[in-house]
Amino acid sequence: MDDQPRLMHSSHGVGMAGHPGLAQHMQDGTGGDADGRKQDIGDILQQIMTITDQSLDEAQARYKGGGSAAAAAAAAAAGGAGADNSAEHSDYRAKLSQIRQIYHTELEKYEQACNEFTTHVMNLLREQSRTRPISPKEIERMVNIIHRKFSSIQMQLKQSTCEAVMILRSRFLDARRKRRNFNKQATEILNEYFYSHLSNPYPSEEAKEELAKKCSITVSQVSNWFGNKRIRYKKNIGKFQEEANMYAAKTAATATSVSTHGSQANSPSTPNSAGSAGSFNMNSGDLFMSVQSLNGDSYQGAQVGANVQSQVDTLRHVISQTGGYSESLAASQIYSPQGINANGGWQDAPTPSSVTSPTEGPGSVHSDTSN
DNA sequence: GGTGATGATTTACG
DNA sequence: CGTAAATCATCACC
Repeated sequence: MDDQPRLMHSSHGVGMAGHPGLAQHMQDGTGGDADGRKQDIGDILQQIMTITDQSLDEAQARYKGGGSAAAAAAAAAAGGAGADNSAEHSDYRAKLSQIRQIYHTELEKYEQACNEFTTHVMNLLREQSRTRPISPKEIERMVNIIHRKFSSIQMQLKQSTCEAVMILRSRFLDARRKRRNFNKQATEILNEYFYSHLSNPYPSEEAKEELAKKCSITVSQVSNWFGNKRIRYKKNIGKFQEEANMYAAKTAATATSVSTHGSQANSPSTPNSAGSAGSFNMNSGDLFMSVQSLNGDSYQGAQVGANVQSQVDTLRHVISQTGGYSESLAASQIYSPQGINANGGWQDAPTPSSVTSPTEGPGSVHSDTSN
């Protein structure tokens, strides 16, 4: 019930207070303007603001699924990977160019109006010069005044446009305001990395960049993701078991498929997750828990542990058989929760970047068989 | 509309 | 500076 520090999203109207007495500016020189519509810079502002406002709603509506056809089309046009990112981007750019167009149109109009008005005044002066002597200096002065008025108006317009653009930008850039989930593929990649580095889920800067590139997200988003993931995983390991198993199995499957070595019939070779993970899970769902227990917690079922150990060993075996592939999959170790110590908190890595390594030979897998 | 999942931000620590 | 932890704000699903 305390007051909370509330500061961030408060601002909506960044400045924009705007257009003070423009109408006056316009009028005081003219009296009877030829154009009739030009004194409404406020109108334009309104228009611009409307656009920026719309952009928010549209952006939201866009992802509600309703009119996703357009979004999908845009995404498709943008091409596969960075699809949603660039869809958003194109939307942003559309708004931007819309604003710019309005600005240019209006600017042009004002210029034209300025010219027209100037000639108009000149004509008037010329007429008056019949009845009254009018010095050229006076004419010049008049013209100057007019030009100054118009240019100040144009400045105003410019400023308003700038503000509008800034608002637009801040809205589109404030990711928290319109957070969107990463796409399936990105999540998959991240999870894969996370679970295959579960003993030390701290990607180096390079790894982050790589992941970011693969997932079409930024490095800081990768950092955020890992931060969230670590904390949430640690907080409730049980909840993530299924997922962990799944990705472990998937990694294993990938490994086996890479090996093209079909001799072992008993490994969960169905590549595509669900089925294999399901059956595997059923057999060892809480068995993994036991393995976990072995490492840190109250350990309750030795035989079960042994049982699962054999399973794991099989997997490890299969994997280590395929030990040649070093590329992007790197050292894909099987799901091994032992990095986490009882207090919570991963045993940190000595140096964040030099960690790449449990490339132990097929024999020396860190088997925790404490017996 | 309620609710859990999830990405982002803030705060605090070493 | 990079993280952990708490928290916020939005999404996605019912």
